[in-house]
Amino acid sequence: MADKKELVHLPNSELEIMMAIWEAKKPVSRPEIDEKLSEKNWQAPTVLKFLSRLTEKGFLKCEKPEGGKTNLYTPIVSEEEYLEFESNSVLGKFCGRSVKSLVANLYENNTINDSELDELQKFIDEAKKNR
Amino acid sequence: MADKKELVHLPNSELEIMMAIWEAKKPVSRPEIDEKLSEKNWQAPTVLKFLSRLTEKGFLKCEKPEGGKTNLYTPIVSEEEYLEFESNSVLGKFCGRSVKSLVANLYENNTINDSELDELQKFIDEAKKNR
DNA sequence: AAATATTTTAGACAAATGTAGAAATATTTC
DNA sequence: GAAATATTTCTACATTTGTCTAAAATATTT
Repeated sequence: MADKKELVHLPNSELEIMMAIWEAKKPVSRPEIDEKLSEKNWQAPTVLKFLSRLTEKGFLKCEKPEGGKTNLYTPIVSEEEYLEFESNSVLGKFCGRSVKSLVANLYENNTINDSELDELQKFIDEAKKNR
Repeated sequence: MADKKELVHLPNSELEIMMAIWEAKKPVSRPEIDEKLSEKNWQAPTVLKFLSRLTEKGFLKCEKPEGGKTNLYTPIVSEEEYLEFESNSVLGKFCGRSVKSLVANLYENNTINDSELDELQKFIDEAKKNR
């Protein structure tokens, strides 16, 4: 793995932006992000501000491709890395205290589906085996 | 269930305070909270400020028992309620996107142990049955 | 009741967050 | 290439969060 980065907890809006970018799985432009998050009704400068803060915090790289018209943003911190970071923070403790309810809630509101439940199942089986 | 409360996302410090209070399972005083969170090295007024903000936000009730010396804080919002609220927010989406990794991380760093894994197991079995 | 210790209130203040108008730039279109 | 359009940068500003010092109020001990 690369250097240990000093990650910081992200505020909600910035996390939403990161999620949109991670989801894309390729460098994305501000207009593309705007689209993905259209329900948010954020003005362009608002989104750009979040993007620049994320860049300052070392979560994103921003570059305009030669001849390209818009800047493209690429994650420097992966979703997995950030998840691990948060797992060790207050958030992690909070989730840990009621994982079962958390998973139940997420299943109820369809944030996760059967296939995710299966993966989880597999992980648990594996963990139990090595117990 | 009681009225639907309009919950709000809590910043980290306030969440930590709430966690300490939920954990207590009984009304607690500021000094008791101080103790539970001693590693934080927060001054008394700092903790009291968080407590008063939580009270304003409707998460806590504060009262001095007749003849008592210190104020006691009682949760108005339960851990379950707040968890459900967050499950439907950005946080929920974030956790949902990689529940398996999340649980794996939490297990690795001992935030959850075998018994929690078992509960989870049980929930999944149940859910699958009704699939 | 004085002296001492503890708890709470009141401010204060810097840093972080959410949000966007206006200005500067770049791109497209006529 | 000037006008129209889109993107980015700058700047500003209100709110929220993290943290405390100083002061006031209470309680406890002598």
